Amino acid sequence: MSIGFEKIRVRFAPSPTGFLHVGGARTAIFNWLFAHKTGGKFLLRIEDTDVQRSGLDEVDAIIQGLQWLGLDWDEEIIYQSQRLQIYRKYIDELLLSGKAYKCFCSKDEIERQRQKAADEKRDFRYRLNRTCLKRSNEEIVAFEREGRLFAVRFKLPEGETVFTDHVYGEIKVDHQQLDDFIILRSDGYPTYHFAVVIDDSEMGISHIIRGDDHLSNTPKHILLYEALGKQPPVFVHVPLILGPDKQRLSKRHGATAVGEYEKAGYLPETVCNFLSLLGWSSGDDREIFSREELIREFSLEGISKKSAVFDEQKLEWMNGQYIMALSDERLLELVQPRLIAAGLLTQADIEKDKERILKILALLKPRLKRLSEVPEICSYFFEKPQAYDEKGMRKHWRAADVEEKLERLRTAFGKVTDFTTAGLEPVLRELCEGLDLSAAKLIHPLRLALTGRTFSPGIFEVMALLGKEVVLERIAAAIEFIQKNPVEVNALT
RNA sequence: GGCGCAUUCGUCUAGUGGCCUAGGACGUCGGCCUCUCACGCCGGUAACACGGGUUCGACUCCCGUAUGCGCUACCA
Repeated sequence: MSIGFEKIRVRFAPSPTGFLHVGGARTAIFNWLFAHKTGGKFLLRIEDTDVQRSGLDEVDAIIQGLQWLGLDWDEEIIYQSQRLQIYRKYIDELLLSGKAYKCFCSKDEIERQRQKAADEKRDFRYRLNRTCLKRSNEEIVAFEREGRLFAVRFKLPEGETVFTDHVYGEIKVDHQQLDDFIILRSDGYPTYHFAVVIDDSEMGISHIIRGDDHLSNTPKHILLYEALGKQPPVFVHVPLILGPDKQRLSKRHGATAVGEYEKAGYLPETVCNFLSLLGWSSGDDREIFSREELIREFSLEGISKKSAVFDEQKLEWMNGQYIMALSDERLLELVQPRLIAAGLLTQADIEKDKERILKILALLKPRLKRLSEVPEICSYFFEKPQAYDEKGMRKHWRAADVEEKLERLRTAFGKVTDFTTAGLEPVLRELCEGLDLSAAKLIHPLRLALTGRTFSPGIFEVMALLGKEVVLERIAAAIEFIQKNPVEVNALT
């Protein structure tokens, strides 16, 4: 812990790009966990100094993502766009002390010089000429009188900056690598490097936990802290999240927004758990961590230096684990909107038929990876099969005596009064014995008739939940289908 | 290009000089369970980037090379 901060205060500071990126979410989780672990505060700050790219909707999307993940923040949300006067105050301070200076060079002019340098294979550094630092007072006053726009540059001191990152250890950077970077743009907005330092300082941030793409920027920030006579916080850079091709995770890798994972049927607990394990490890062999366990186990020491590839297969597995742990009631709550949207059920159906639906979900649970699979995987419980699986027909309905077998099943089931798993199974088994057939020989054709598919939960469970009437009906419908489409069935060899 | 950082199974990782014949998880492969699909269980496959040091002894420490990523903007 650093000297000078008695309270732990961390923040998540996204720029509003329209959605919460999984990388950002992971950073937010680490911050949140650290705050909860240490009894500190977790603050939220919106970095909306790029007016072109920022808007209220974009902010909403990020807030929604955080809420979905259950990452609540303390205190009011800070918007950088509302703090312009504060930045101005500090800019003036640096201007006055000569640690920064106004730059009247136009963007175009700078770009031209940068291009020229590139052509000559030189590095462009504004500080090599410091054109505007050399201007006379008269010149500057004249520029200002004619209303010429200016940016403010930080006057980079000579030497080197050495600091200790909590994850990466000692980092040393020679100021030769740096430039008189701009801290206030000509539109009056501060740049990221300036705003971040002012805000973290004003907000009393004790630990900056952020992506390691900022590791190289940190010397600039430290220089700014020093110029302002402020105490720098502890820096904790966390490795980036990569796509399967080891490139920085981006849209072309598929889903990168947490909202997309919500849509795809992942649970927030899964996403939190999974993301926590990307770039951090508790040191033991566990994979599944409840939120409380995560808080208990989390430590900055467990953060890795190596960037991690986002492995969606493991995410899926983990989500399956979480779904299995859900109560039937909870699963129904979660899945209800999807069932309704798919047109399988109405709100009223669900209320009326709740007991049965809960039993159906219980059967589905160990088979689920994502909530979005539910409507598709259980549709036959609520409507008759739309079609029969072709491969299934070829395999199970081709025998010449299929119709007869189905007919026998129908007759036998018709006599069953105890239409439960326990009541049905012996009936089918006895029929098999009488026919000298393995149970599978009847079960597969039957499953196809009842569900239209070659796979389902245990057939007796399915029958019990379908109910006698529906079972008899569907067997009859299958027989009729086979009779009407003998060619089709037989031609499919 | 310059600078910074990283480098253990395909992937996430454990490992902080001898406990490593390198452990776990996902995936994959094989098997069991079984009416199918899952679940579950059992087992297999698979890694210390490379080259030099240091040391009695290196996955662990140092140097170099390679590769990857990041920064190098009036984006954040």
